[in-house]
Amino acid sequence: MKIDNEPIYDLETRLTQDHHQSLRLWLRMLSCTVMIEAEIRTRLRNEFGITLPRFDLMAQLERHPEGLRMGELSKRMMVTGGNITGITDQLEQEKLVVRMPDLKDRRAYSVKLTPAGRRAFKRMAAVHEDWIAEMFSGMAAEQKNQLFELLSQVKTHLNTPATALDTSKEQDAS
Amino acid sequence: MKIDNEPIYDLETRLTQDHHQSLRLWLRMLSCTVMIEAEIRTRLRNEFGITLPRFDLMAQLERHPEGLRMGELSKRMMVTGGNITGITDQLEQEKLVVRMPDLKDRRAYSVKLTPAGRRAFKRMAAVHEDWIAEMFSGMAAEQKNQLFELLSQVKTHLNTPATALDTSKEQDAS
DNA sequence: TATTGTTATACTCTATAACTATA
DNA sequence: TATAGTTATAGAGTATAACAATA
Repeated sequence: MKIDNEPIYDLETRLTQDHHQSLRLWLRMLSCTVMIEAEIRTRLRNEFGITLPRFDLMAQLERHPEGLRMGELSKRMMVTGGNITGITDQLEQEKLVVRMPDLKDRRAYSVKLTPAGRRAFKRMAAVHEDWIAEMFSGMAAEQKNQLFELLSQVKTHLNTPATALDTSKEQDAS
Repeated sequence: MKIDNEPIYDLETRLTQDHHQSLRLWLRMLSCTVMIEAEIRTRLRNEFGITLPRFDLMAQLERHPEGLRMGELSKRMMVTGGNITGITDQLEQEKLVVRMPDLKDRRAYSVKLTPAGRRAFKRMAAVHEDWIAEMFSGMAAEQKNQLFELLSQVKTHLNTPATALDTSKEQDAS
């Protein structure tokens, strides 16, 4: 048992170690996602002429057939309102989504996938799923499960201002 | 023991399940990093007036005091050469990095942090580390370790065209 | 007054392709 | 010929702030 008086030093050391551990973890997480994201972004553009944000917006709507308001999309995608307007404009121009007026609040819209948008999304999503499966094919199923569970904890316990407001926890992982 | 003949069906089922598992994993990974990234991006901009790509470029250079060539930065950051030129231009204008001519190959440069750039990066990195530690403070150290290890495996076993060329495996996790 | 969504603006990132200089 | 890096260009994403319409 330790009797000399270095409790503060020890505490600081542990603190610093924890800081480093978290940073290492984050950098590794980031480099993994950047690698995958870069590949997916390129393929989505080359094969479907679509960008990741647009694909994401459609994915959000696919999970919410009843439609989502602009503000909700903004929160879920973590970008400001003006951007959602822009992305929605483009998708609407391509007839993939529609703005449905909200009957109860005339300031608001409900954005929905059109039938064509839903078809297009399903087609892209299937191919997208194959790409992902191929990329992760080097890992054992058991490890993927573990990783999934740990990431769920990250998502639950993450300390950010955003998580407080964020409602996107309900659904992902289709 | 199963004796009726559904091996193909079973295989397909397992395949589909694996596809779904991988997709679920990827979506969870993505939503975690997007949340953290959005927060970090905002804070870096507000507190230091810097963007994530610029911060990343400086981080690469900090790990390579001998300097990196434009092409290497391009590979490591997974963006095309023209972009590296642009980002480097801006950082050079702010006197944070310099292009040192390569004595052996007069087409090439070695990009390095200036002393001021190194100081600025260290200051930002320290604060950045605190942010990250704070965000991950809800998770136990043991879980962070597990997660780190699993992500290392992702990085190693990832099946993408990029990983073949990618040299960024040597270093991250300062 | 507060909220929903849009508009206007400025900046950055990104990819592509043509280009210069050097190897 | 091939390679290292730049330039030119076009298209998107992003944040901020001012704004209109509605609650």
